[in-house]
Amino acid sequence: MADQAGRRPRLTPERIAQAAVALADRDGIEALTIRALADELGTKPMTLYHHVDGKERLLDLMVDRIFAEMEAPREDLDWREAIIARCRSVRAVLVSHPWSVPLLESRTAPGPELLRHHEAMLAALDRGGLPLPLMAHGYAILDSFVFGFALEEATLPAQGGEGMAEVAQDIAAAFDADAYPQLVRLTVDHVMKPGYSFGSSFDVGLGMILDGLVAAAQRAATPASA
Amino acid sequence: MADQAGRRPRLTPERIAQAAVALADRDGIEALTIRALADELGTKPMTLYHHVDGKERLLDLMVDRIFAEMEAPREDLDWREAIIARCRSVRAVLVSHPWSVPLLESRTAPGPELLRHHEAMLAALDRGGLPLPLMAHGYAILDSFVFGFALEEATLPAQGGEGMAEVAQDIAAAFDADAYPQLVRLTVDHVMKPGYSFGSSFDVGLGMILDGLVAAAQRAATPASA
DNA sequence: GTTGCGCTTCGTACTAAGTACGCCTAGCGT
DNA sequence: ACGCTAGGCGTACTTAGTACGAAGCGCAAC
Repeated sequence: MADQAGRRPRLTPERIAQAAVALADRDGIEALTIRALADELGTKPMTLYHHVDGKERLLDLMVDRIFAEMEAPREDLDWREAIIARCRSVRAVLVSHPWSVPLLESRTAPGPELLRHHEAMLAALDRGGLPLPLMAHGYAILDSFVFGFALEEATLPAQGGEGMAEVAQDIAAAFDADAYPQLVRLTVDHVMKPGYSFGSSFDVGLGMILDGLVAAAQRAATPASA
Repeated sequence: MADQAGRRPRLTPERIAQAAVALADRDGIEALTIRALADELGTKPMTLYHHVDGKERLLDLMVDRIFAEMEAPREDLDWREAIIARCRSVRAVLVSHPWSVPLLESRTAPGPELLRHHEAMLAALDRGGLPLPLMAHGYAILDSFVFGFALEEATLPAQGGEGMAEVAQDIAAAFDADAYPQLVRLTVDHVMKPGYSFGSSFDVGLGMILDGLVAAAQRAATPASA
């Protein structure tokens, strides 16, 4: 079949996962079909099955690839700075692959990248001097917040600015605006003002949680006093 | 066809959505097919299309049904108590319908129940005396945390106790345990101890965020001073 | 150099699931 | 009584995942 004479790009699971991520970025996750992916890679559907075990496995690989893009907390920074940088990185990655957010949950199999990530995160919390129970809490709380935030961002119809007004219009039209006074007030007097950005709440929340952890650690360190 | 003589249960979108939720609870979301749902309702696939516009719409309805189960903040409680109760309720609902968490994100169309919820939540924050910008932050941060937490809970292979040990075993076996000292320490010395529960971090995180909001409000109220 | 083995590659085709089309029936207002 | 409309459903088309087995190609031992 006059196939580019011998030079096979050698399909590998990684290469396939990479192409799948690119395809999802470009056309959306629902456009990611085995056939489309095969086309993209210049091969045929069934060929892919010799490298990945099925679509579920492929999704697992994609998820781990997403985790690989996230910058783990650096060891050369102050623990708090390291954690903030890491959380911002996580958010940025998730925002750049919005389709991945729902995926991250449905997959339970932790890949090596995820574990590496967990480890670095725990190490940073440890450097912060948090006792073990607080490390556990801190990690759970931080990640809940970070992923939850990214999730909301990915879902939001609009992030602010023009689109926002339209959405607000639609909602107000579809339902009785008078029934939702706070919602209206928030939208008109704050969200639709120039300069508003949903994303600005991210750093605020992050700061609150870190402050809370530090305070809790101090409280724990103090032997016993009201 | 000897059809129970005249007594039609009168299919409605609500009834269908309810049956769909029940089916997803029982057999998992992947078992929710139009055909299975029709069987469950004692009808045929195409009949459903006279009441819901397609599977996407059905999922929207299901999501709004989930929101309807969540207890909105009560007006007769102290604002902080009301918010805590509401957040716990949200978490409880999501945990009881774990399949719904990934769904909540992929659907962008806000249903009436969701709006009602937002409204009540904002009202509670308002009662707390938070200025508008802090209300916006507070809501974004709280919901990010609450949904993020539920999301992690829904994903977690095990919540603690027996299952945990197995999972840890698997991970340790699959990868090099020595490469993840913090992870090992956390698992062995904390997570696998009796009494550990991932869920306990929920109230802790909630408290930190609320404390942070109150502190920020106080700071905002103070004219200007370091 | 030839042959054989195994890793890829892929053509074919089956299955599951969403859903368009159009017929059929029952009830109801005129 | 009649036809109109809404709801129910049989049929069949389409998309997508994937099982099965044959065809192609490189390498190692003969």
